[in-house]
Formats: sequence, C-alpha cells, structure tokens
Amino acid sequence: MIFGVKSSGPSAGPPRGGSGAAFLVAQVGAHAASMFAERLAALGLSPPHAGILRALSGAPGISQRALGTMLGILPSRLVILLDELDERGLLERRDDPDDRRTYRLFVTDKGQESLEAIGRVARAHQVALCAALSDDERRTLADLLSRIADEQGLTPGVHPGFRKMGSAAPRTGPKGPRPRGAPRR
Amino acid sequence: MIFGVKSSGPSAGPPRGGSGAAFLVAQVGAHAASMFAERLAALGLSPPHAGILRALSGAPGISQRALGTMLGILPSRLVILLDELDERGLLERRDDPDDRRTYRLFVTDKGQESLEAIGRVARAHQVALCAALSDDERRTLADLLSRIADEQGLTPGVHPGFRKMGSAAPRTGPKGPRPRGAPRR
DNA sequence: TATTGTTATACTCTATAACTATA
DNA sequence: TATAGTTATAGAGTATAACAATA
Repeated sequence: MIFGVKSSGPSAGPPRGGSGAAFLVAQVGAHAASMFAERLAALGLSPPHAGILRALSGAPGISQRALGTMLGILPSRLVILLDELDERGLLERRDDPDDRRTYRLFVTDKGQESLEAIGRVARAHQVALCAALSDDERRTLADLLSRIADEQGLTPGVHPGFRKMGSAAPRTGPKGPRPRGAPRR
Repeated sequence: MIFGVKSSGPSAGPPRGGSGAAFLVAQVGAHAASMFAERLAALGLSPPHAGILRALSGAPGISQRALGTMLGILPSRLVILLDELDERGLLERRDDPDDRRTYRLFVTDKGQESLEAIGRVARAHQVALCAALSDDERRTLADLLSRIADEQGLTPGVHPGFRKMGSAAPRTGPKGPRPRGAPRR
C-alpha cells in the first residue's frame, strides 16, 4: 500500500462515499502499470524498454540526449537501458558523421518485431483491465482521462514515471538507541 | 517516461487514436500520485505515512503485523515508517498485555490533526486534478474506475504500490569492455 | 568552454534473511 | 517450534557529479 486517503470527518468533500476520483486514478493506474509490466516481462522487456522502442520508431536517428529529454529519462539511466536493448539486437547505435560525439539511434528489424509484440501485449492488457466496462464506457473513460491529461499538461504517450514519490520526511535525530531485535523493555 | 505504447500497425485495436484507456489510466495515475506526494510533503509526510494513519484510525489497537498485511507493506519497511510517525508523535505503540511480543498501535491526538490536514490536502488535490471535468463527469470517472477496481479485485482505499515494475531483463553477459567515458573508437 | 555519452556514487524503496524476545 | 518486531543486506530506480572525447 502507499496511499489510502479518503474524506476524514463527516463533512462532505470531493472524496466522499467510498473513494474519490483522484485516489481511484492513482490506485487503478498503479495496478494497470504493474499488470502491463508483468505482461511485458514475458517478452524480456520492461516498461522503459517499450517506451524507448516506441519513441524511437517515431523519431529514427534521434540522439541519446534528445531521446532522454523526450522521455524524461536521465542520461545515466538511459545508457543502461539502451545497452540492454542493444545487446538484444533491438536497436542500433550508428555514428553521426556530423558530430562524432553523438549516436544516431535506430530500431532494427528485430526491434520492429518486438514493437509489434508489444502492441499485441498492450491490446490484451487493455481488454483485461477494462473487462468491467462496455466499449462505450471504455471510450468515455479514455475521453475523460484524456481531458485531464491534456489540462494537466501531460505529454501524450509519455508516462511520467514516479520521480518525486517517497521521502518527504528525512529521519531527524540519531534515532535513539533501542535494543537490537527486540521490543524496548 | 516509462511506458508509451500505443497501437503499432494500421490495424484497429483498443489503443487506437491517441492513447488507449489502459495507458491513460497509468499515465494520469502516476501523475496524480506524484502531485499528491508533493502536497503531502508540505506536511512532512509521505504517501505511505498517510495511508498508515488512515488505516490506523479505522482499526485502532491493531498490531504491526496485521497493519502490514492490510496495507501490503513488508514488516522491515513498516518498522521504519512507524518509527518516523512515532518520532513525530502522530502514533503510539502501546504494549499488548495479552502478548508481550506485539504492540497495539493508536493514532494520537496530534496524529488525528494530521489526518484532518491530510484530508484537506486530498480534497484540494482532487479538485486540482479534475479541473478539466464537471462535477458530473468527475462522478462518472469515479464510477467507471470504481467498477474496474472492483472487478480487478483491488482493495478499497489501498494503493497497490509499485512492486513488480522494473527489471524483466537481467543484464546478461559481462557487458563487453568499452573504453571508459567515451564512445568506442 | 560547452556538450555527448559514460561511469561512479548516494539515496530511496523493495525484498529476503537472520536475530531477539516471546509464545 | 512458531511468531512479532527488528536489523542487516542485496537489488532496482532516481538523481547528481565527474570524466573522456569531441565540438
């Protein structure tokens, strides 16, 4: 668990009744992300891998720098992810004749096949996730979420990740001594 | 970025057009989680802290074990989170006279105040997140997500966290030697 | 001097195992 | 022997700094 916050007092606020829309989006969203990651694992890929391949297929020849900026992945992490995709032969790093510092990234034929497999996985995932809804309702859901995403300034097709999630409460004092492995008494 | 997967070929599948409902839920959900965490940080709390206080207020006197099971938090992590809330005086660990191994957890008065502050933060968060929707639309969204959450077997009020997210592709070989800090050539 | 790709390092969160006290 | 709480430790993901090659 991570969240779990609904209306406190008897007052009536947005998150009344069971759970509010905001909490439900986060809850179902985390569930959806986990389920999708699990399906992707069957292909030997992680969500970041899939996002990179997809972005790359839409912007062939892009540099690592530009790709990282586009997807919000730090350079140091991107190197590792690209190495993994490179090792699998799903993408190619070609030299840039105009700037010997940079690479030009391309999806290989094998990478294209992976991309298609990812698409099939994504479709199966969506069907499973929205099993409780009719086609019309699923479209309504997508429309509402789409409008929120737009108004909130989210980049279409780019998952924001979970950068600023934990912490918020740095351990203060020296955590008073407490007998190891036992209740203090 | 993490995901980013839409329909691949020209075929028509669930995630056609812009993005599918499944991707949008994950995208907006991660955004909502980040925004909420940011607001909570102003109170010196993290999402897990808030979830613990809330769960505790609904089950006074519960043991750490039971709380961890309820929220899906591992015992080793729960100890740290409870220590932090304890240090802030938001909860109390009382001895259980019937079983000297366990504690009985209670929210303090100060913790109750925090809980109310968390409620206010949650309401403001929801209003901001759903600014693009009318009240009716927000209710529709909550209803649709609620039905998905129910059908998917999610526990009401419990955020599933992000346990099985990364990996799926363990580094294979010894990562061929490459000149340090420079392109290989 | 600035930039690209890379490595090193620290911090957090997740997960497992081991340990103490108690049952 | 089993269980509750605790600690230690390893593994990922995030983030920053530093580095070599090139601009």
